[in-house]
Amino acid sequence: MAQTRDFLLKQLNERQKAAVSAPLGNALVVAGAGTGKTRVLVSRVLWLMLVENIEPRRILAVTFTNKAAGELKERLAALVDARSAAAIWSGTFHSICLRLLRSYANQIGLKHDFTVMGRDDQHSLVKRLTKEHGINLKDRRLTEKEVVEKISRFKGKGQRAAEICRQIHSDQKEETVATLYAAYEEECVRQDLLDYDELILKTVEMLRDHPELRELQHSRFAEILVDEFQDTSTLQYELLKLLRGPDSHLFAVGDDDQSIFSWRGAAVGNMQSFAEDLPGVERYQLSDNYRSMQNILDMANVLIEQNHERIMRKVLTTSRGQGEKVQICKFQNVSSQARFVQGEISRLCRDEGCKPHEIAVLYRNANVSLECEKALAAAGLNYQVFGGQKFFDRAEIQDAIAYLRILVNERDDSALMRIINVPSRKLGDKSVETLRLCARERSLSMLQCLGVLMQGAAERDAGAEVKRLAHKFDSFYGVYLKLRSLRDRACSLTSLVRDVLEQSGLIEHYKQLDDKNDAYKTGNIRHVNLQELVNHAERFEQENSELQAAVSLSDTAVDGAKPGSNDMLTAFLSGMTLRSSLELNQEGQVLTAEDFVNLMTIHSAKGLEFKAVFVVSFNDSILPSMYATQKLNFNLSALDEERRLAYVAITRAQDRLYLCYSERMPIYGQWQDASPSAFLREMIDPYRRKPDKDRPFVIRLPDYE
DNA sequence: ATGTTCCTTCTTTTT
DNA sequence: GAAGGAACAT
Repeated sequence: MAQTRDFLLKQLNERQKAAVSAPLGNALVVAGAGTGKTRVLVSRVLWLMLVENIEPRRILAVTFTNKAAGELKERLAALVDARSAAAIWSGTFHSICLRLLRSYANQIGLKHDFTVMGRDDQHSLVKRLTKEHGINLKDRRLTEKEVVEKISRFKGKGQRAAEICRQIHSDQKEETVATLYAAYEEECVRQDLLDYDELILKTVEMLRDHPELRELQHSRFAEILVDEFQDTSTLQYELLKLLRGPDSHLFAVGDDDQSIFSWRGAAVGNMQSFAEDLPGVERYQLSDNYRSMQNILDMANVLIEQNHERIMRKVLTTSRGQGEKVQICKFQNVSSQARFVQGEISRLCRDEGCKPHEIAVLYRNANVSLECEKALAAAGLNYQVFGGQKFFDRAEIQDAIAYLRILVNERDDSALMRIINVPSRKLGDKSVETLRLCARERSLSMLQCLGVLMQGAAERDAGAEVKRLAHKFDSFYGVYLKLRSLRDRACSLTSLVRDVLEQSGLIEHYKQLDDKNDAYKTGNIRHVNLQELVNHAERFEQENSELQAAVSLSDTAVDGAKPGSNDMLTAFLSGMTLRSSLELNQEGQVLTAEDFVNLMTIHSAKGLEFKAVFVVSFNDSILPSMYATQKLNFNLSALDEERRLAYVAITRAQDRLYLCYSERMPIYGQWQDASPSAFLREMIDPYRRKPDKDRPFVIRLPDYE
């Protein structure tokens, strides 16, 4: 025991040791960027298992992405046996809630084959409801997106539509949102659809209202660890408190300076509440940085110092040395910026022994990546893009998913409406609307109603009206029946997905579109993307059969879930909706170990590190965003968050950091003058009077222009 | 029902 | 400068 103990602590510094070997109890670890947060987390899990003798299946680790959960397990598997590593409950809030909800669905009046809906579905649902209620959003100065966001905010605070409706006071805008929220909620229940926030909210309500289920979790989870605690929402925090029993503990790791998701409901205040809400919270703070050279940290420290709402001030230091100076580079336009980035990357790889995958180009908005992509492609450098539009968000993939969804959940009207006329079956809004109303009258789903209709039309005494309507849907219903029998006969997920794509006519449909739009030139060939989906299914199936074997051995206590072939499809569908943008690049391929330069948004670079980092388009109205600058009069917190975002970008760099901005950029398709980010000035100003050699940066005018 | 053309309106960031 | 909507033609 003393040996394992020493082994675990050997490679840690004093502060890390203290956190890892903390006595069982509630703990808050404030860990600055690059201070070995992941190492502490992994070591703590090992500590719990090996020193405190806690069964792996009684440990719950909540991570920010599924990828992080995977890495955690991977690192553990290398140090303990694979079975133990697999037994640990780890995943995002969403995936953990999904797992709990599927287990207890029938006990809380939820169909066990409910569908998880993504952003796309939320939008089209709101759009449809708006029309149905005869609401003109423009009149009320609202957008669809705003409505979706507001609903999400309400749910993120645990507020149901009924509560919101009660609260409104004659504000037209609020009233509209409340009406739509109520309709949205109703429709989701009808169709057994759960959006992202609903996964959390339902779980919270479940644990709150069902003491027996809550106590079951209390006895199951002895230790709960949370990564990126600063980015938890009030509701997620609520969930953690419900999951924690009187004898179990919460070990939260976070950094208030890296909170960059408040727009999606994250409440940094949770870090402060933590010590007040839970008994006997011990605090640990890490500020010894192992990632970056001191020059990089100096820039980061100076920048974050400007924030108004810091909770736990820390100054990052390293013993790695000063390192290269940070380069601040000015360009005439975005294409010369891109050419510089490309040229410098080539140079780093050629002369400095850098590997492409150790280099990242980071930006505030996904659309900025385009110029860089072009330049890298022209130079023949391999790169992969993360963030921005995800593979699974593409129209063709969503169509495919919709076909699969109606096979899992026949009440899923949203999915049905998406594909009932794709490929074209001569069904327009009118026929579909007739069907929808007909279904509503009989309180059936559209698909169920269609079944009844077809049966009715086949009878001898069927009316002409019924026959005519049924005839319109003949073609679709035939396809549906065929797909359904495929589902029942399918021997594997992969073959089912392949057959559904083929038999639905989707592949053929997109092949024709690709031909027509000369898609082969742009490289975005949609029927090929559909093929890629089949590959996904195959990988998913492989991974899951391994996983199932491992879990069924070690996690016998999980609550009577009966795996079947349909469950595989259900899991595949939810998995795709909950997949993080980091796990797949934009082509839908899994992260490769091959040598690709990484292009990503700063948000998706969270938690990662690279030898060399280029922050591009570090301009005013980009970073900080125009949105945040405009809000400046009302609150400084929007600007603070932008500053944290810049801070996160800077602290990704280990050895080299380039901060690039352009003097002209295209806005609304027109070239306009652009100024450097105010944050650049904030970092430069404190060094105004210092001689060059004492500055952590150089201002450079690359000779590319 | 579907395809065309011309119009407006936007732009964060993601599980 | 793209994407989605309205208006019109087929």
